[in-house]
Parts: sequence; structure tokens; C-alpha cells
Amino acid sequence: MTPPSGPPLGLLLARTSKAVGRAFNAALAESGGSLPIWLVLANLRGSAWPSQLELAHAVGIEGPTLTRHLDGMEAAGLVRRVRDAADRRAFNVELTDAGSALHDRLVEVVIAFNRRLQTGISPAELAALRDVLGRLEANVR
Amino acid sequence: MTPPSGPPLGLLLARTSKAVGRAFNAALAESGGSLPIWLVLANLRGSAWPSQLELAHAVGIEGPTLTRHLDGMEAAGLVRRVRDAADRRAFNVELTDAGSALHDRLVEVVIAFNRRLQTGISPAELAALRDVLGRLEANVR
DNA sequence: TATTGTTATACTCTATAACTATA
DNA sequence: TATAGTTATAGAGTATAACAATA
Repeated sequence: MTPPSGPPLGLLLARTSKAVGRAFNAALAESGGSLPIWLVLANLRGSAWPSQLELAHAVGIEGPTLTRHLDGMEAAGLVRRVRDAADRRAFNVELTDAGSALHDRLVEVVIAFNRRLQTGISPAELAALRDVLGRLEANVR
Repeated sequence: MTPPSGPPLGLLLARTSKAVGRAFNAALAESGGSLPIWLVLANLRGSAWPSQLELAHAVGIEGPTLTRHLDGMEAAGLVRRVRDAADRRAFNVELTDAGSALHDRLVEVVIAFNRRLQTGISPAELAALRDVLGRLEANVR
């Protein structure tokens, strides 16, 4: 018999992710980023998206929410919306040089954050964590 | 040598907690709750708080944010703010019967959610998860 | 003066519904 | 009619700064 230990797992997870999420956001903000900006940048770098909506869902948000972020990012000179020649309803979203540069900086930030986050945690523990996290997500899907 | 495996841990954690957090909120909402409401209720049941600010910090928010939640909860008849006789600046926040009843219902929701969340995950894995989660939080503090 | 809590205000992230322009 | 994306609007959760009442 294993007795229940401490707060419910959901609460523990919420608390941890709140703390980690805040620290992550703060780290990104220091370099001029944010979590959604980084997600968009990371999904843009390397992949071409057939539509903004698919990009949005890859990021985990709805279309209008992506529009808002892209508006801000375009105003900041990070991305460009180019009309698709074949289907003039669609846009191809492209990284500008500034967008690529920010992406590169944020990658460094993410790597450093990751290193800090993982301090004192063994590779085996990390692998187990990844595995269990994946199963938790599947359990609520 | 253990090669890097998959997305950065921070991203994985963000994604998992987003998914789990949404499902958790949805489960609480079905019974008329929300994450902050549940946190306030859970912290109120059992403990007496010397000040609202300490309650706020126990919940993980600032004073004015708690004021907002308490306003809503008081309007919904879940809590009562009673002036402290000894220090008339302070309020004692008390659960009403409706607040206690909601707390009881939400406890059930939380237990059920927890059960769903933990499906197929062994006690040893859960214990390891709790441990690692705690260390992750400490690493960013 | 210091503290408790509220008010005023604003920001970020999110969503749904209605609209425009293409197809 | 259907689809890609935007605009309009709204709501939840959060914070900081200024304030009132009390100590």
C-alpha cells in the first residue's frame, strides 16, 4: 500500500508549471521574447505552414489569437506576411532577418534555462520525467 | 553520453501543464469552480489566515488579485468578509455554508481528476515525479 | 508613519462570432 | 458555398500605483 503523499498531483503540477512558466517567461522577456513569440518563431524556423490556422494549432492556439501575435510580431519587424500567389486568400508567414536573429538569441536563452532547470537531475530521471509527462497529457486528452 | 531527446524540458513542461491545466479547469468549471476559486477554498478550509495578503501569497497571487476573486466569491455567496474586532483594518475571511458545500464538491472533482490523471502510472513513478517536480521548482526559484 | 485592504487602471493571453476577400 | 484570415468584442487572470481607513 502506498499512501497518498502530499497535495494532489494536478495541484502540484499546476504549481510547478506556474513557477517554471513564470521563470521561463521572465528569461525570454529579458531578451525581448515571450512564450507565444518563441513558440511562433520556433515553429516558423524550419517548417513551412500551408496555412496560418495550421501554424496556430501547432502553437496550440486559435486563428484569431495567432493573428494578434503576428500583428505584434509584424509590427516589431520579426515576421512578414506574404500573399500566396497560388491562393490569394492565404498568407505565407516568413521570418525576417530580425526574426531569425531573435530566434537565435531565444534558442540560447532556452538552452541556458533548460540547463538551469535540469541542475542536479540525472539523465535517467529526465527520461522518466519526459515519459510520465507524456502519459499525463495523454490521460487528459 | 545521453543525447538530448526531444523538445526542451521547459517546453515539454509548458505543453503538458497547459493541457493538464485546461482539462483541470474544465473539470472544475463543470461543478461551478475554477482554479483560483478552488485554491482559495482549499486554503480557507482548515486554516485561519492572519491577513488577506498572507492568504493571497499562499494561493500564489498578489493582494489586489485576491480582492478581485474574493469580490466574486462573496457576490456568489461562497465567502464572508468579517471585520477583525482586534484590528479593524483586517478582515477574517470565512467560508459560508455554500462555500463549504462547493469545496466538498470540488474535492470530489479533484480526486476524480487525479485518478484519471494518474491512470497507468505506478506509485514509484508518481513518487519520482513529485520529487523531480519539486527539484525543478527549486531550480528556478 | 506603517499596515490592511480596496480602487483605478492596464497588460497578456485567450476565445467566439461576424465579416471580407478570395476560391 | 466553402475557406483563409481579420476585426470586433469579451472574459479570465494577473499586476502596479494610488488611495482610504486604521493602527
